[in-house]
Amino acid sequence: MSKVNHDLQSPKTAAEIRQAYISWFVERGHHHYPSDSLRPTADPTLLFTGAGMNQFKDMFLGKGNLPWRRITTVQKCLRVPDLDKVGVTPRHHTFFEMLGNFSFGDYFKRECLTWVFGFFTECLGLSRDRLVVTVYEEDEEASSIWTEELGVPRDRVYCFGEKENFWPAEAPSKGPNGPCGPCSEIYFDLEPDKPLPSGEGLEALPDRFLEIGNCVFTQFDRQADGSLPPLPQRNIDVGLGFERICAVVQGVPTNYDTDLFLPLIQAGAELGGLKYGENPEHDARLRRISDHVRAVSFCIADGILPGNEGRSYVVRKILRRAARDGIELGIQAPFLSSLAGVVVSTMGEAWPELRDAQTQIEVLMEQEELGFRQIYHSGSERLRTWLSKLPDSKDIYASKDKFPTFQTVEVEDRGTLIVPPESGAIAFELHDTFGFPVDITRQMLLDKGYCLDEASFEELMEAQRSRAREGSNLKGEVFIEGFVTQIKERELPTTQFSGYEGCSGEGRVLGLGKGQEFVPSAKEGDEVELVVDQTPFYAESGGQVGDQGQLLWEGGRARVLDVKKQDGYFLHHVRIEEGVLNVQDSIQLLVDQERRKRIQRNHSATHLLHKALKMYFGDQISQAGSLVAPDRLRFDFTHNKRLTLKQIEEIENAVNEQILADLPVSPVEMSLDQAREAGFVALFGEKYGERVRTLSMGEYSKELCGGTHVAHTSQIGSFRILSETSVASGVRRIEAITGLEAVRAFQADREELESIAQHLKTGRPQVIERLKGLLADLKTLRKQADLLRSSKGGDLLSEVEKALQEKGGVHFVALHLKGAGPKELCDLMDRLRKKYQTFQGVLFGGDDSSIPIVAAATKNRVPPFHAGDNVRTLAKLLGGGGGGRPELAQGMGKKLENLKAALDKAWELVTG
RNA sequence: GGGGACGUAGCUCAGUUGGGAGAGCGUCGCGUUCGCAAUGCGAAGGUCGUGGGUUCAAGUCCCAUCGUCUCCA
Repeated sequence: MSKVNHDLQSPKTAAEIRQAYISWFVERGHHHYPSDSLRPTADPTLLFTGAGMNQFKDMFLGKGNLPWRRITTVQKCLRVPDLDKVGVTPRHHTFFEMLGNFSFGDYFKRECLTWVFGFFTECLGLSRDRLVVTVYEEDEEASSIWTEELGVPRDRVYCFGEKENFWPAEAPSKGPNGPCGPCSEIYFDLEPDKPLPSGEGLEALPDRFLEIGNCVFTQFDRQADGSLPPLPQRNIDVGLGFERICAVVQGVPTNYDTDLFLPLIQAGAELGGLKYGENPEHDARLRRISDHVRAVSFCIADGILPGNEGRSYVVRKILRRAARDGIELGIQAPFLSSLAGVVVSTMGEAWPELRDAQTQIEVLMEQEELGFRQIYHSGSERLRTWLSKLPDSKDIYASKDKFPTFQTVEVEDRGTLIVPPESGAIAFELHDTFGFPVDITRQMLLDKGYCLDEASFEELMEAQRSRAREGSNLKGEVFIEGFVTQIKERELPTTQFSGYEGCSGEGRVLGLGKGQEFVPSAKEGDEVELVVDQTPFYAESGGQVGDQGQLLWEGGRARVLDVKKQDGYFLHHVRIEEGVLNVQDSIQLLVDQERRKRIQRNHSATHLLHKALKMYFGDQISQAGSLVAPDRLRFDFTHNKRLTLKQIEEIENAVNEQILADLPVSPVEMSLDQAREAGFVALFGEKYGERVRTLSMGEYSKELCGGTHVAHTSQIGSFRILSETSVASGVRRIEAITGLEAVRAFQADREELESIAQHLKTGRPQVIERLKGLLADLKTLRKQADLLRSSKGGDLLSEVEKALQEKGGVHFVALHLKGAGPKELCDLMDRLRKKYQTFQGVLFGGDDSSIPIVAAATKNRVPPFHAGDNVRTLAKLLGGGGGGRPELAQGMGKKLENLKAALDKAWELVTG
């Protein structure tokens, strides 16, 4: 590859390029907007942020409320669909950075192309001779900007159809409906000495032409009939692949040879005692490791921790892949966390969240890697033992008739392989239950000359998938959805919330819904959804449950059972108790104040708890969900160990101290930027507009929160943790109570302790000592009982020996030993069998209520004697049951009056 | 959200159609040895996660619950 020309000033390192990009577009009137989290804030249905424009969807649709019309970003992105290609190809990644610049109804094609081209040629100093561009075949405008205004030669401007150069692809003919438009791509020519291809096919030469930029011109609004009327607001969405650009600027063959990856790869190689560039298979693994460590580091920094579900699961998968590459490279001990340190040191400057989370990243990575190594070892062990039980493959080849269940299959490069039956089931079990990757199973089978039964494995996987699908459907409150759609169609104003100020208010009924239907009125006994213009009722959100209360109007009243919020509408779920309620009626809304106060106590306490946990465990713990109800609060947070009792107490103390400190609780509204500046904690996965409500408790706790709170922390009264449990791997849940509830819980404890003391017949302070004594007594008594029994065993033995008879070398006995238990009888039998090498006998024991029966024989007497059968027949005589093995069996009888008959029968059996 | 597996001695685990709680390592004691390493003999240590149920009998079967792991969505 030939070198790129640089002037001395042009940026070279990844950090410089990133900075240069931002400056370039800021100088051209763009606002530098921060990257969205990898966990998409705007769209919870998305797994990860996978493109630069995701966070601006509303802006593109003209609904957004950001005050800028030109924005530039460096967006963190994660894509996981072709995980297999990562490391193998020069440019596939899971995590990557996307340089973006956007125009929302502001500048359009001319400025866009000029600036992007300028960035490449002027700012980065790329030679014009190495760039080619593509345009949509009907986009004359773009085409002429390239050739006439920017001076790109015609043979370097390629025209393609809607499949290649339209966004979304093929939108004009196939849809979807909505905003769309042509796009123009910029490619870098890696082999500039060759003649340019004519006509079609840049994509056909992926090794030569490297896409480094894509400019999307959103200008049409596709209709259902396929027509393309212009959009009122035209947008620009430009995305440049950062890693590729770095590779181009640095003149290296693959993205992995840039300063973004090389330090990681080299660190990995060093740990494995390898040299990068010597063995293609090792190199692929090293590249994959470098990619995956980056991805996982960024995920953890954004609060997406490795786990068992959703996004977390994806992170775990990525991490385990890297861990596995490490194992297969022969790296003996966990090493990923040390690579995470390299990620932080090379990228922490640009991404400070990495530095903040460094310890957490390292700790979690190490933990996960250790876990996977454990799985790897026990899994391969399990598989090896299974394999060792299979008949040898050579034997099967030699005589196929003997193994009719073993099929054979032709595999490329491998010849004929044997497919063991159940290999699919084993592979599935290893994967499903023990998390052992199928690929490894497949490989291990291959190494032994077997082939995995792919069909049956896939069948089992599919069954698992469809089970999961069935389970997860049939949820969600569809009826509310339908109602809300109707409200929106009527273009009703959204609900104003007045509940921060007080618990009562006036309002006008705007809509009533029954099931899916929008209804004009509701009468006594009806349960309906109700929308008003303004309400003091809090709607469930941020974990705080909805308010309950009463509605009053001329000639009627209703009970509010719950309130939910959707798209700005507060949906009061009410039951009409009297009269008729019509749309447009004026009503009085009264929140149940007592209930609200209890909720507020719990909500404020939740904030204190959150802060106390952070103070205690450090900033790496983060909220993973919460519930604030009147009777309790629940707080989920990221932590991977059970809390000790001492820790729980210290956290309780911390919260109670802040309650006693009587901190003022003050909500203030401000812009999101101001709030971030002032150090308010935003929660992952919560949606915030530009204006946010901040809530501070003195200087102690600062959070963004839309909920309702006490005015002073002292109003919480007291705080007490009820339980600490786990909800998922790495997530702990604390349940707690406040106010009088907490006091009541203390009282309940006191009662319980009092009752324990009474049962132990001692005073409360002595309960522990008393209990210890009792347990010790119990232990010694048990031991004495054992001793007694074995010494009594000696006496019993001689008693039995008196009754013992012998005939033809066989010793036999049948006897009733009053008071003996089953355990003693068994012991006796053991001694008898040891002492007399040829023996068979039956012993009865017991008291008045039950008669244990034990029959036994030495092995050499088993046929004809069968202890199990004999016990069964004897137990039946005594109205009980029993059974066991041929040498030893036990049973239980009840009918004491039949004992004589049973003994006779026993003699008969024993001598028989 | 839906599946699967596991929970037995301090640790790692075995426990076969329900029928007398086991192994290895570790601990302690004694011995061989000047001492160490090594090794021989012996011992202690278990509410079989917890709570119900079925049964004459449950570590084993059923239900619930707690904890841990894992897969799918």
